[in-house]
Amino acid sequence: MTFGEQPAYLRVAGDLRKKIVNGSLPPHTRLPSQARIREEYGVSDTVALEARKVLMAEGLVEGRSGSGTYVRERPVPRPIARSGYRPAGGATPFRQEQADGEVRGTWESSSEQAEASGAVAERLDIRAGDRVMCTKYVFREAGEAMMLSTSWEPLAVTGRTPVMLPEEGPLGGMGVVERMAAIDVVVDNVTEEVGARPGLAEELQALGGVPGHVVLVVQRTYYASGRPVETADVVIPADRYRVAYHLPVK
Amino acid sequence: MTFGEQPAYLRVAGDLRKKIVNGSLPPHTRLPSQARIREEYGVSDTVALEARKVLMAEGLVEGRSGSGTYVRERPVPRPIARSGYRPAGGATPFRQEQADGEVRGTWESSSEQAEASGAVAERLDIRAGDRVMCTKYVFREAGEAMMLSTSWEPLAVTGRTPVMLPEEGPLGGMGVVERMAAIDVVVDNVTEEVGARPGLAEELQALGGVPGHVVLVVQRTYYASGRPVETADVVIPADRYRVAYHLPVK
DNA sequence: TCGAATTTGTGCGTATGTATC
DNA sequence: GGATACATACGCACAAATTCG
Repeated sequence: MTFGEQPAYLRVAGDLRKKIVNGSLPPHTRLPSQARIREEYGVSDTVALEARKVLMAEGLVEGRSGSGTYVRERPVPRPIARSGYRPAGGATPFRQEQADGEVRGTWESSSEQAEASGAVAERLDIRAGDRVMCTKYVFREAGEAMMLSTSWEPLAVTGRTPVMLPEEGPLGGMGVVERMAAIDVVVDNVTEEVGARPGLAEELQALGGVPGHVVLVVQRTYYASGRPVETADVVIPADRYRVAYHLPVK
Repeated sequence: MTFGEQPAYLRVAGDLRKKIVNGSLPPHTRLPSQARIREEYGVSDTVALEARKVLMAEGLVEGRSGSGTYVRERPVPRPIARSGYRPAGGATPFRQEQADGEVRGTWESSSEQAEASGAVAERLDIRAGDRVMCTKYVFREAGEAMMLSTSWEPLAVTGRTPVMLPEEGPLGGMGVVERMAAIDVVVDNVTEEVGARPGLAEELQALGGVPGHVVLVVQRTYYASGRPVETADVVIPADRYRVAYHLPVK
């Protein structure tokens, strides 16, 4: 069926895309079902399916099983404030947000001991294989996952103290800075390195995204007197959020 | 074939991904052909194809028609320091880097007057259509483009002053802070919002990337006494660089 | 230089499971 | 319950690019 131009599924996807961006198919409307696409464009089931997949990978539409394929709202990515640490009310990234009065969030977490991998060991300035407490978080906003985080703390710092488990005890969920303060470790510095890459299927499934979507990855490390005491990888869907810093000059 | 767990194509993709990240399938090696995947995992052609597509969308592998599917090289992205402003020696992002003794860079630029678009006007807190000086930069490291930047300055601030053109006159190329200081505008704050998206074909051509690569976009705005005096979009290839911040806590 | 084999990319038809309406 | 629609899966076919003898 081709005579020198682009594949059929790209042609169909392109036509539907045009209707979406020019407003002829506004957000929340259903686009033609696979069967109707097949008829309207005179293509096979596979082509119709593949065309829908292209638009889904671009984040323009979202398939709801049993219901239809719907045009997504294209949110302007919202900034997530990360300008250092704010003492008021706690210190997880979420608590920062809540202090801004902009986000109402919840989170789940699970911790387990592990041995530091080479990369983590380097970031924590310990030896690979040293014991660390590894905690995985899922942060939700209005019930929707918006951020994944994996943190590592050297057990050489927190081991055999009340704050060994980040989310348990009286200081559970209070954030790194307070928890460390409780064991007389004064956190005074933090570095954040922001990168980006295509999200892994596993991550995007948790974040409600689609394979191929871009995620921001923040590698954050807290320091006390020059020694790293916690490091974390924060994974954020880039189509919905930006990472915002506010810095003084000079 | 399913009995309650994840789809077959994700299982296959997951297994191949594991072999890639743990080094059992190092960069530049070919992964099993579709036919071999079909045999080895006991799945159909469709599943093998779909699994390869997942890995391609994740940027882990790249398909070469007629040849095979190859594991991509994943360079460790290097940090670009952006921790506020450092007075020593100048103030373009590059000069910051040079102060660190890590990068030797050159840059080109071209300026022209323009009318502020709605988005730029909002960032500069002016009216859409107001005159601005728009300057485009290409930063190179060792001759290779590593960063694109487009900056906007309200002519209401710099117009009819010696620093109207960022890269000319005695303060040419000296950076926003010094140039503004020369006309008694004291820059005291900066916000940076880091986002990410697939690079545009035009950008990736300038940066020497391939279509589909991810770029980081930093929206930076300088403020003087609460008034925006410059804003810029900085585009950075995410496979080669990260954006690094260093912040005090408390 | 030629040609055969391999491999990816695209496309078709169909079947089944499952969620939604 | 029945109809609709998406998601996954199987098997097949062919074109274009590449590889290799």
